[in-house]
Amino acid sequence: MPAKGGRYHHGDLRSALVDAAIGVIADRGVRGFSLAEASRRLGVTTAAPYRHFADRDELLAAVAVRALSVFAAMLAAAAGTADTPAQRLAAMAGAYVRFAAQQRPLFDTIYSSGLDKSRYLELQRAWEPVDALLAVVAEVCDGDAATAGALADAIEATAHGHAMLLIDGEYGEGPDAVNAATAKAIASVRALIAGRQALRPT
Amino acid sequence: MPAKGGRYHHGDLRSALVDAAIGVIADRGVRGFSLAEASRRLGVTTAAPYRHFADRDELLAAVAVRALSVFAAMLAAAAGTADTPAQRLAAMAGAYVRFAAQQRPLFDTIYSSGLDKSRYLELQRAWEPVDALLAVVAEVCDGDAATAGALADAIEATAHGHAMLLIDGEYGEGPDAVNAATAKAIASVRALIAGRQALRPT
DNA sequence: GTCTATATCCCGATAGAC
DNA sequence: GTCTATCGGGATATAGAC
Repeated sequence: MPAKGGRYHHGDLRSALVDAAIGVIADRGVRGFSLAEASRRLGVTTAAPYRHFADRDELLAAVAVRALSVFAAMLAAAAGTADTPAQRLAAMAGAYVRFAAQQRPLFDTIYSSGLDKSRYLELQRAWEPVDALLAVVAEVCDGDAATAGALADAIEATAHGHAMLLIDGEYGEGPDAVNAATAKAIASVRALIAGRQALRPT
Repeated sequence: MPAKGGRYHHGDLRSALVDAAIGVIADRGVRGFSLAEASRRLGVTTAAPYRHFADRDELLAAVAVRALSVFAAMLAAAAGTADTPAQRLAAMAGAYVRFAAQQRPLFDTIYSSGLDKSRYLELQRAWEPVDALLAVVAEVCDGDAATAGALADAIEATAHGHAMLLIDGEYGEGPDAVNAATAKAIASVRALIAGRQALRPT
């Protein structure tokens, strides 16, 4: 919350920096993110962040952690609207694509920030809910653990691919493109489930 | 080809810069690429590249164009080893994953450089052989053009996703991980083809 | 916990000589 | 077609005052 002069002062700077960073990424892309610009937007000096983050990448990692929690919540919500495991998997793939479109700065931070994941334990842990959601549902859907793992990977892969094709503009622009990509991702998941015998390890 | 002093002089600087850029990207990632560093590695000044490229991004786009031609050649070669359309699609997906692993700087330049594709016509044209390969084979495999389009997208998506999971380290490291990811991508394609009735537009 | 000030470094890009 | 020289800008990070 800003204080006098419209500038930030003496609040939860750590959290405010994460918000500001998301704004910077929204405007300039992950590539154009800088700790200096995020500070500027809050009206604090570039020295202030170093009380809360060891370096630039640590702030970026904090953004990724928040992004993953939003992502996991969106996937879980989508899964909650469906009745069968197969429908849950399809709904999650659809939510995956919509997340990419509607929360693009968050999506880009997760997948295109170039962060060294092994350096940030909290970042690894933030992935767990996402992976767990897919894996558990896939297992319920298939029964066999080995095939379920392959099914979960295949679904994650196809959802990610459709999301990427969408933000790359290969489906066009605007809400129609988002709906088309979402439908394609859902259809692909149905096809993968229908043909999942082929996933069985040989 | 280098001249006296081991330094580059008076050859095909344009082409040499593309090579040098690939080396920089291999060492520092797309994110760490700079025109200055590429020049330094060739022993030319930072002013020299501007005779051949309008700006930094134009060199990066030239790298992407070369990367796409290597990529297309690899996919075409893989397709050539198979007898049926379905086998061709599976082989291409496998080649897609191996390309990501074996030519990572090229793969990253294609997919993670953050270039504005609409600004570079040659870059758009460089995509055509890749898209055409997938689309034509998918159509032969399926007959129906609309479903074939969805099938081509789904296959591209799943190949891309498995490639990404691989380079992200989720399948582990080393040749075993590459082989595992390749096998999973191939199996996914078989599953998509088997269940492709679900892709039919509703 | 934030500010002022500063050190250091690297980058993109241009002007003009050769 | 490349070099020398340079401008201008922005980034990370630290030291020390308040």
